[in-house]
Amino acid sequence: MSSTVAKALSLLDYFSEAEPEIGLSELARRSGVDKATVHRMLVVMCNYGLLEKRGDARLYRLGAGVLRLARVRETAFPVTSVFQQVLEVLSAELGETAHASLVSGRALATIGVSESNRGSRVSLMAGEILPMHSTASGLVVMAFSNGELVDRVLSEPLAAKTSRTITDTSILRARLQEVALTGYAESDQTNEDDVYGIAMPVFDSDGTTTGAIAVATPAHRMTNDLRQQVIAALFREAEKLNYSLGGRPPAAFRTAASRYRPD
Amino acid sequence: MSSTVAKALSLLDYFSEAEPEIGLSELARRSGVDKATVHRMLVVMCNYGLLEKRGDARLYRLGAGVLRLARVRETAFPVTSVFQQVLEVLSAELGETAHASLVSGRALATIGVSESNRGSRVSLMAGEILPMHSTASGLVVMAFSNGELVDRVLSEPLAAKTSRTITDTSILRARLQEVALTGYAESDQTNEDDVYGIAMPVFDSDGTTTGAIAVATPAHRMTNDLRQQVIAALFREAEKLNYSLGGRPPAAFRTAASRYRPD
DNA sequence: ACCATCGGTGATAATAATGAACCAACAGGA
DNA sequence: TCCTGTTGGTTCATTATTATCACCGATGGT
Repeated sequence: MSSTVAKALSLLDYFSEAEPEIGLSELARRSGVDKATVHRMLVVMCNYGLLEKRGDARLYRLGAGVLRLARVRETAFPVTSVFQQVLEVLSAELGETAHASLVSGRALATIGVSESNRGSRVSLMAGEILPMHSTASGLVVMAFSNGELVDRVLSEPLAAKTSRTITDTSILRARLQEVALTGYAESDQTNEDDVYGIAMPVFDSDGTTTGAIAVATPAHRMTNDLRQQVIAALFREAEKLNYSLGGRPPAAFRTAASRYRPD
Repeated sequence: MSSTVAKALSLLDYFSEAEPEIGLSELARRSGVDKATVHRMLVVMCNYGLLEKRGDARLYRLGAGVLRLARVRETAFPVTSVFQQVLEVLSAELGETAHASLVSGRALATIGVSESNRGSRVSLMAGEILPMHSTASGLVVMAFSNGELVDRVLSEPLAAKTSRTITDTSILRARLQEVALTGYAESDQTNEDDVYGIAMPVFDSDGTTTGAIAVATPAHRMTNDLRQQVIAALFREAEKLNYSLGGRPPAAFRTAASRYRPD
């Protein structure tokens, strides 16, 4: 945790769509690391293209290296385009915002968003980091992961993102049991006020949970009819995703899916 | 150079389209770093999502974090899609492979490729790292950069990629002078045998050189007619790129361009 | 002119990285 | 079966790297 590379890499997470350029002092203040230390790390990361400083201003931003790395990964294991298609189908059919995230360390990395075209809709930023414990996607990913990931997540204090966030580990473990039985997870304003999310897991070829697709609606709009509609659509699209990505859902999920919609 | 974060980040560059998954020992062998050290760094980078190990095998690969970071950068500063359009215009018009690279540390990161549809063509891998001293793109980027970048590149020994690669720093500095006058750079098999490249710089809003677009042909096919055709197309597309990306070419490049095609 | 803050630097004290040896597991071959 | 050479991963004493504080010049607002 206190390794230097960890500190250096954690700096990357402060760059977001909302704040794509940050200065040295600001970065030092947020990370709680000394200015001189941050500076040394920034220089190194600039040398490797992960960051770059705009010649003009003295601000740092994500560099061309991340574009290159993403391209390498995407050409070797193409996923984002496949996810994006599914998301657009979901948002078009349901009229609500759909998004996809992949397991990235001990959190989720949002790699795709398709917003609904309604005036009132859930809007989330591309590239956002989602916590595991307070989102439907996180719950469903943990529920179908080996205990190792769950332990890692629960070993740290769970931030109360809203007044409804589950911060008690034993209660959360019970929730995970339920989720594992149903095959999907729901989040009623546990990550953000007025946002209701429903998520379904996506798997790798060896049964590992790689991420999740989810539909998010304004909380007041989530009726039971819409719930059923969303869940059915998610089951259908998750199966398509697993098929086209070569994912093999584990037995636990298959039985949950068959329980929901018996053939 | 011997900082730990530098060593950790350098591990990322061993992952390529051709070899997207690498094991611990292999990575240690190539980087020349001790196995234990590499392992610690890999674990940290997995925790931050830059890497991930496939649950099945015990191989490491680029993680979902790089997809997220690329998305953050791309939504804040969209460039790849703009470049890609230009590349497709170039390859369609000229019938040869076009590619774009951005300055990434002390090298170039290829962020876009559009191959020609001819049977014989130059084929390069997306996400490839191009050296500064042996490619046309590198030459033109250095020629229009402040001396700082050039010094950094020339401070290290210049690898002889082919028998024609310029490895002498003073000769190369002279070449940069020439390139700065013409506004474009040519590379006759200095990076790869049988590949002839012509490159043109792309600039930032403050006149900094951000990267280059280039056309690569089999060396034997490069006639003087084709040369002129390529250069004219590159001048035109580079101007379009600078316009749509808000780039402001420095005076040196503007005079070079006007010298080539006086109004 | 002033004060605050910016990005950046350097020397010393303290921490974290290093690397050889070691382990268990697996694969292939004799 | 036994041997051998891999693999991924771990341990721990030594040591070299890193963090820290104070400082600097520049910038910008009052």
